[in-house]
Amino acid sequence: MGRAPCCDKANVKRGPWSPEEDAKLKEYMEKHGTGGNWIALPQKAGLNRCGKSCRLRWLNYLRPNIKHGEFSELEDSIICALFTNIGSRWSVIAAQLPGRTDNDIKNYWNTKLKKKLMEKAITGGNYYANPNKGSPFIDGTSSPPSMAPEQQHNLWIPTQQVPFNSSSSSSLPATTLQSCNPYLQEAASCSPLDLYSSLFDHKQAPDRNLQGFSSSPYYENDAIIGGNTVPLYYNYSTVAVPVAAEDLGFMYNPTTPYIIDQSWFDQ
DNA sequence: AACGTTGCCAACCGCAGCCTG
DNA sequence: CCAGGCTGCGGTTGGCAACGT
Repeated sequence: MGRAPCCDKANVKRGPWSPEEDAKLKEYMEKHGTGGNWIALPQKAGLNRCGKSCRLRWLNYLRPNIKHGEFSELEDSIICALFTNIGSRWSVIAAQLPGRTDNDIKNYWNTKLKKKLMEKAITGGNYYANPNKGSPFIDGTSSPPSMAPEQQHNLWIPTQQVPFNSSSSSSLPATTLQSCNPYLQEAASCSPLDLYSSLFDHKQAPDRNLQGFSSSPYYENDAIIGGNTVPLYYNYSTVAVPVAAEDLGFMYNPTTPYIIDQSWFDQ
């Protein structure tokens, strides 16, 4: 026997909400709130709707301070950074963007942002480190800058080196993510392989020559790219950046967190 | 103008986890 | 401890609008 349905689907209205229904729900919510029970709410509010439908309508459209319309560059960056870290946990991502709903962000990611990043990664090649494009470092040199921790705080989103773990089932420790990302306030984990395949599907970017992830314990935080084992980076100001081995050699130092200026990626 | 395709987004569905009796 | 109910979440879908042929 399966789960009992939350409502009688045959006898409740479905599909788009009318202005009258919106007004009823809004008025009821403003006066009474959910009363802790979404299932009972439609009847009390005089709506012929499923409780889940009411909840969705309220959360995604009617509740106060919902922000609709274009996403800003900063919002783009935050979404990318968080998606990179925690994957498709839209509710967690939405919690970091006041006024945005998880549904909105999910739609935005699936229809626009993912495409935008893909285009940059594949056609522009601007999202991976390449010394020929100039310095990736904020001081304009070709080597990692030495930067005091207090200086690092001046950057709007810090870029830091965080180890990948090669196992798709494993997670990064929440403390690591929290300490690296000021926008992440709750415990989170991610699957690097999920992240990697979703953002940079190497079938669509064969020129990156990604061959897989190392299984060696010593190199468990690394990826095998172009036949070389190289470390992978999280970049909190844009996206995870798989870099070609030859590009990476000059910037890899396993003990130094690197700060990369956002503008470099936009060249 | 008609038709097909693509993009977008609101809404739905089913599952997992939490809560409560 | 367990079963059932409810909520929240993420994936998916349906329908409309815009665009292309």
